[in-house]
Amino acid sequence: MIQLADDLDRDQPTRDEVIYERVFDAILEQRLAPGTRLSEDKLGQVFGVSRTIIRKVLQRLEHEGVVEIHRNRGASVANTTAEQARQVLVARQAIERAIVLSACEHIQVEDLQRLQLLIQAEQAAIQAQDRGRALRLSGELHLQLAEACGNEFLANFARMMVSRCSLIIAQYETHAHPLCSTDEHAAILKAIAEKDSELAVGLMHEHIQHIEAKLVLSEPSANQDLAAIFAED
Amino acid sequence: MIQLADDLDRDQPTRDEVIYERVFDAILEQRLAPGTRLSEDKLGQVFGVSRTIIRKVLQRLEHEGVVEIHRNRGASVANTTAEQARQVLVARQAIERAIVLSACEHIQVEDLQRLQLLIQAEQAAIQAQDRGRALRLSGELHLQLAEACGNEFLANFARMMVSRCSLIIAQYETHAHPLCSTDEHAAILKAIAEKDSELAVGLMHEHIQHIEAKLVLSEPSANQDLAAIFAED
DNA sequence: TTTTTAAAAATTGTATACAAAATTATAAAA
DNA sequence: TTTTATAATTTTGTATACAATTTTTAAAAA
Repeated sequence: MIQLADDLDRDQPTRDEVIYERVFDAILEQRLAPGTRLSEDKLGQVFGVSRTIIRKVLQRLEHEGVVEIHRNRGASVANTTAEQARQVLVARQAIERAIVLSACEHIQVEDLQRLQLLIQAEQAAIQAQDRGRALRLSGELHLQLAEACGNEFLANFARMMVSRCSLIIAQYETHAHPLCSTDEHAAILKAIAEKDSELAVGLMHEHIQHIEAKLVLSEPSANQDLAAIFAED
Repeated sequence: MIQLADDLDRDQPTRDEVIYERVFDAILEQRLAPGTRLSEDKLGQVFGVSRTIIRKVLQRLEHEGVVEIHRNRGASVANTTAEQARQVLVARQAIERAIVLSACEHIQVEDLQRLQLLIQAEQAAIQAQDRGRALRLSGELHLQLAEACGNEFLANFARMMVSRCSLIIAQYETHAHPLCSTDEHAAILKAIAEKDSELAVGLMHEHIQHIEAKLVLSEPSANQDLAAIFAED
């Protein structure tokens, strides 16, 4: 009997992996808004599995930071505070810097070509005014850049940061802003291709700063003074 | 009725949290060597709980990177390859840099005092030739520095990096080396206290490099040529 | 002996039953 | 009406039973 599996688990995805992806996507695409309760029973019925599998999925999502679990009170889509959002962006700056430095050393030509195609797809989404798709592709670009630099730990951190940032953008970005320009992505990629690490790091830093600048990082109104809000009545 | 719990889960630790800590400690203190199988049934019997709780603990440990789970084949203590070890150290450099920068901005006087006490405890462990305790305290120092800079995401990454590095040191450090000097820790803390971020970052970078220098990052003999090993027979 | 095949045992994967806790609804007292 | 207390409902936490898979063992064939 030939042992195909060997050491890798490269079989078809398991049910919990599929469900994880679907819930993850729903959260990042804002079909599940921050704060939404995620009942084990209901999710189990939706996906036709028992609570056992749902609990596994929710625990993983909690670890990735997109879901909050409170003891005996169940799970809900993470509701990031403004202070947490600032912290996430500091952490993301650190991770993206490391990724750019590593990419300048290790990126392959095929990776660069693949990333170029992603930028084109992002551009197309922007021209089609498809904000959701553009945001998703932007995240995918950062993620694939992380994976291309061949450091599974940096890539893992990048995944956590990108998903968390998507949630934050969903929660704090005012819709008055125009869609992200792909020029910045292209410039970063060009600098990496030319192995100009200093330039690439600087461009990436500015890029993340631009993302931050579009956010309105004040605490949501729930914590504000109710008396002041209803003063006009 | 007064609602004490409010929004925080600051009750006593749950059973799975206690078990998580105990297994985590056992791995970091090398009482469970890399590669050791972690049977759900046996662990459940050891701690007097059902497999349900053990599975939850193992999944969390997998997320933190100290345990590997292979589908239908169960969990074992993570066996880091030399290449992975190099990647971890690159990622850790990035995280520690961000922590030092953040600490220079946000650290409080009380935090500095607490960290000083930890350095003294580490020094005592070194003089007592208690290598395990010294290693543990060194990790704790890095962790508490991360927590003191008030960024929960950086602190979370730091926890993952410190635990993973402990595993790597257990696996790859030759015992010929003298125990870590606490001078480096003290110097870093001094630079942070004086808010000299450039110096602090540089010292931290060197510190991690020194840790790396003590490792023998060649692939373990299992992957080597058996014929060559037994050539003398 | 070595390899192949088949059966047995052990281990993990999942659903479910029941316990524990929290939430909601209802009724009694202020 | 508002508050408090109690009961009913819902939801999560855990153990367990059974299914699916892997590993081990034993036997048969090369």
